[in-house]
Amino acid sequence: MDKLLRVRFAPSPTGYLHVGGLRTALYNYLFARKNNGKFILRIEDTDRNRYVEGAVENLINSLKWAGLDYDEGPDIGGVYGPYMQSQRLNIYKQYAKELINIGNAYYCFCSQERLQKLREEQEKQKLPQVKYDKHCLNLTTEEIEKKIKDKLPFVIRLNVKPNQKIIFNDIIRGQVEFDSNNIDDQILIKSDDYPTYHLANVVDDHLMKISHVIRGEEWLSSTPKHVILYDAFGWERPKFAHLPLLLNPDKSKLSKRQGDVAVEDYRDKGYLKEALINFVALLGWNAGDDREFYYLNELIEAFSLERVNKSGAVFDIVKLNSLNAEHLRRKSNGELLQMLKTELIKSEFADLSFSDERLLLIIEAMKERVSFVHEFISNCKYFYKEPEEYELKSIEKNWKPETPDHLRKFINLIAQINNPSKQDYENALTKVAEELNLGKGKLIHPLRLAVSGQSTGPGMFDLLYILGKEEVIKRIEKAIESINVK
RNA sequence: GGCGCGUUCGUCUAGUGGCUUAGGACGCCGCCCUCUCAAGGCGGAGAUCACGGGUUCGAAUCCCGUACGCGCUACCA
Repeated sequence: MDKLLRVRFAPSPTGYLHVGGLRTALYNYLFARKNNGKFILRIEDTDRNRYVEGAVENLINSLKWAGLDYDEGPDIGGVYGPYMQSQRLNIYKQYAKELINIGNAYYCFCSQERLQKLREEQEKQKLPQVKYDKHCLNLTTEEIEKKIKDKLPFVIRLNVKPNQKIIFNDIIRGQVEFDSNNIDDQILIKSDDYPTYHLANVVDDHLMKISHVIRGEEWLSSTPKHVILYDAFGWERPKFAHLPLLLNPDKSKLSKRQGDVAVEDYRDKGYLKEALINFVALLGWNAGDDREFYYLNELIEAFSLERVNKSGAVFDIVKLNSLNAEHLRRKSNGELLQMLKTELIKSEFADLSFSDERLLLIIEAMKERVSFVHEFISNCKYFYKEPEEYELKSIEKNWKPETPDHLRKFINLIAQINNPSKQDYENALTKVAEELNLGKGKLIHPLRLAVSGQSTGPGMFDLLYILGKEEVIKRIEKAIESINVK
């Protein structure tokens, strides 16, 4: 009899979805889908100082863009809602009071100043750890009632019992052990009545029947606090899985300073969601074989928490790029066409119109030469407008005094053909080459330069065919004129 | 400082005591293909498995220690 497996992604709305968050969400999602469980989105907005307008919408959009659909969440509801912690304040208060009644929490009226001083003193004494001195634990009921009546600000603290071993099992790290003497009497309810992460998280995970807590490694050190809470309430502890961190190239925790960190940044730069998902999935997990190319549904099939690594992984943009190129190459031309069209609207060629037929030819010609959809434009502008300048190096190397004559011969031949095919272009060029007793390459290079302004690109005859006879002739003539002038 | 977690090619990783002269991928280099650039194919360089001790006939794999890195140490999450 399996209990229903339920996991959650619980970000705090700080503005955008971090790629590390994306991976956490992904692993939760994969684990749920693989095991017929439920995947829940819960917003942990308990810090009023960090509230950012529109952050929740943004988070949801990024998740949706990535294709990680959830079964319950703030925008779609669910039986365990609400899914915004700021809407559950009374629940936390109620549970905090219960904790006080059973002796596992207490009111604390200490001022920020006293706490500050306490900390400084402990540091000066070089005490091994800095923590609250349980000063307010000694307050009598009468004293507490009076202070509350006098409207003194207070917090509610967890009462950590000394000399206890707190042991829990982590799916990824195995058994982890803490000494309760090293654990501070964590604040559970702040003086503004909002709960801290620790209380809200545990209460909600229990109430929402979360079976597995899959989250970043930064939470490992606070897990004993959570375990104390579960035990104090008499609740069954969920299974824990702490994921390795995503790192900057210098191995520090992935941060904004050293590159893009928001999912939307990658989306805006033209990364395919398939590639980002694929890449991020492999940062800390693999199936145990050599496979590296996956679509989301294949990831679901292959995923298991047991195969998640323990150590942090550097986010290597170069590998992401290559994965992006590969995902791009495997897309159908039809899909690519739609993407190219929306890209075109954003480009300098927005005012021009191109037939699907022509765009499809460009896609076919460039597909194996690009890593991003926008490169169907930026890497080959010559498909959209005639070249304005010609690569200098190629001129020096390929443009000889006799080149104009050679190219004119070519023009003369193709001018006579109606709607020349690729083969027609090739035949014409072969003929000119034979007449001149030259290798084809000797003609192709200057031809490419004349027609595209560049020295690299798709196959010569594909290029000519896509441009069309009139355009080809026009461009050759222009090239002859402008290059000779120099 | 304390506590916790980690440590295999530059990077992501395979490897769970003998199959390993440590495999793959990205990147890099070379060759092939070829009108160029890609893509593709083939090959190469690149890891004394952080270090030092054990255990064992045998260790990247198990144990201990050290070093280093990272995380946490808030009325932030």
